[in-house]
Amino acid sequence: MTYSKAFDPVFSALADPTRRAVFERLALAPTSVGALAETLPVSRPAVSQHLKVLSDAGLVSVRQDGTRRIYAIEAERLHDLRTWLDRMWGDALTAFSEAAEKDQAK
Amino acid sequence: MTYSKAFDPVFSALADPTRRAVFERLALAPTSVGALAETLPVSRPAVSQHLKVLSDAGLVSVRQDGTRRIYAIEAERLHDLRTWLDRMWGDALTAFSEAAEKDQAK
DNA sequence: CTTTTGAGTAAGTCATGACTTACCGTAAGC
DNA sequence: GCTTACGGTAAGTCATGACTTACTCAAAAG
Repeated sequence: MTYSKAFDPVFSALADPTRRAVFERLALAPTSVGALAETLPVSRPAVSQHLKVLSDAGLVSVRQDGTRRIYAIEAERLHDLRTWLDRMWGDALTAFSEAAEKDQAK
Repeated sequence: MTYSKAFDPVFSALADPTRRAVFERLALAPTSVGALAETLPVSRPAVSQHLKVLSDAGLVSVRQDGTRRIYAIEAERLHDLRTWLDRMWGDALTAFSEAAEKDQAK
């Protein structure tokens, strides 16, 4: 029923504007923590914390490269999100057409 | 550039589990405030407040019906969300294929 | 016109979470 | 072996926001 509970970390991760900026930046190219922090109005530790949240939500993955850690988008979660959206869309359309039928029946 | 700023109210609205439950319920059928509150573990005023957030985000609309107010999903915002998702998806794919090309070049 | 039903608003509480600075660990470079 | 670069972690602050109860308002019913 409410199997959207699994999406909880995903939605709450994407809710924060800074975090969504990080995510959108990673969609363009895998990037190191320091490089991300340079272009954002927050400190490097803040970026680290955001990346942890995104990582826990399964939205990004890490790869070690020397002393750097390169973060990248995890496409699978994006796909999950689209599935949820499609379900909402389908449900809404069904509800609309059922309402239309009732109107017809009058 | 960071035109995702417009999505801020949408994502933060969907971040709350209770609010997402309300939204998913509305996707199945337009519903009154009281009917929503009955099936949720929170008070009716809480539902009212959630509906205000969803409404401000453009995710739902209201229709008056006697003393009741019937809330329904606003499909347009759903479509906007999908557009954002598709862009993320496209960006990520491009980034991946570019990375692959660089690997080839080695 | 009063009563009842349905719902938004006010005000206050309490938890969460987005930051900061300070510190600690680890991999490369000399 | 030190030192430097890069990042994660700890601890504390401050704002936001998800609730609650109490109230106010509006529409229909009697």
